[in-house]
Amino acid sequence: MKKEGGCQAGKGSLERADALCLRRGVRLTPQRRRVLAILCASARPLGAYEILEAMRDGSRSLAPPTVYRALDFLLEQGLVHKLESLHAFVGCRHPDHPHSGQFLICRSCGLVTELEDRGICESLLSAASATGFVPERRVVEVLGTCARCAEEGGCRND
Amino acid sequence: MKKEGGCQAGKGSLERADALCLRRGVRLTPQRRRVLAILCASARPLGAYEILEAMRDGSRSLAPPTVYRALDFLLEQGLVHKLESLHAFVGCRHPDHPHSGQFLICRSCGLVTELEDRGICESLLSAASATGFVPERRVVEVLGTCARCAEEGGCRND
DNA sequence: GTCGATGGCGCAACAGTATAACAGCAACCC
DNA sequence: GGGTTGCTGTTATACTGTTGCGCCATCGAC
Repeated sequence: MKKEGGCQAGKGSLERADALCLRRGVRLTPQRRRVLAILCASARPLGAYEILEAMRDGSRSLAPPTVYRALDFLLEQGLVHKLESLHAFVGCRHPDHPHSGQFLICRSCGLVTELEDRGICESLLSAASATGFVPERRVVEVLGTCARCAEEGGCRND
Repeated sequence: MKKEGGCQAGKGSLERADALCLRRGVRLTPQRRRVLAILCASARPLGAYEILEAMRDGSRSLAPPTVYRALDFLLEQGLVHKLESLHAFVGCRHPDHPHSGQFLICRSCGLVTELEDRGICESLLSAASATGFVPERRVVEVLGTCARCAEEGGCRND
């Protein structure tokens, strides 16, 4: 459980989030910012209760609703994503434009890669609209083995 | 909570499941068959505890592990799917060939449509393999409004 | 037949995830 | 000042899923 710099989001994530919320007229309060900071600093997705634990750092006792409310806000603003298959959250890699990404989730090392593949979006939307369905939220998660782990794990070429 | 014939799976679902398990040399025990029957008879996805409730029908008292074990089996055999975004399960519409479908989930009426769109699969797989990722399980769920509800709800064309 | 191995199931307890409901408080508008 | 709104703290609880143990039926070996 290393604690070093975030892989998910760059250094300026928080500052960009500040600017973005300012522009939108919504409030990135200290609690919300804290949750975002924890997520951005993590190399892997975190569960709500892990975030809670991280927020308790010093001594303050916090309860789940605090974290969930902050997450709700951040999800609404597109600053974080929820990984349904993991019950966990990650900082968004490019929050500047609203989107619902696709996620490659390595079961071996926990690494999550966020994609924004136009082909996937289009085939998904066209398949949906072919049935008259009106999409609102898309959940696309692929569980498997990342390149590095697949390599280390023994060069599976099958 | 109507109980009439299943929309998700046709009439012969159970019989096909019997044959399939026989062929594979695995046992579709009464409990497992019961869970499958309940799912197939439901017009909408059911949570594990809803299935549990349905199984208690008469008087027998059952515990969660019973249902979860049956579901594990059915999932392994591809006879049911889990909808991660709903924490719920549906009978598979075409269990004869293994696959991981895509799901259109209506937030208004609960209807779930299972797709098997080649385009989506291919764009997903090609995007994954472009990064060297080795996919094992795919979760593709689109939440929104089904054609009927969209129509009734007031012809939203936006 | 009976012995051990296996797999399915019943049962109790518990772990993990998420929400409801209510209270306090600060900021803002009038 | 007084009402309103939005954010947070707190307690309790609901919902989802798992662990661990023990029983019993089945099946093959002997």
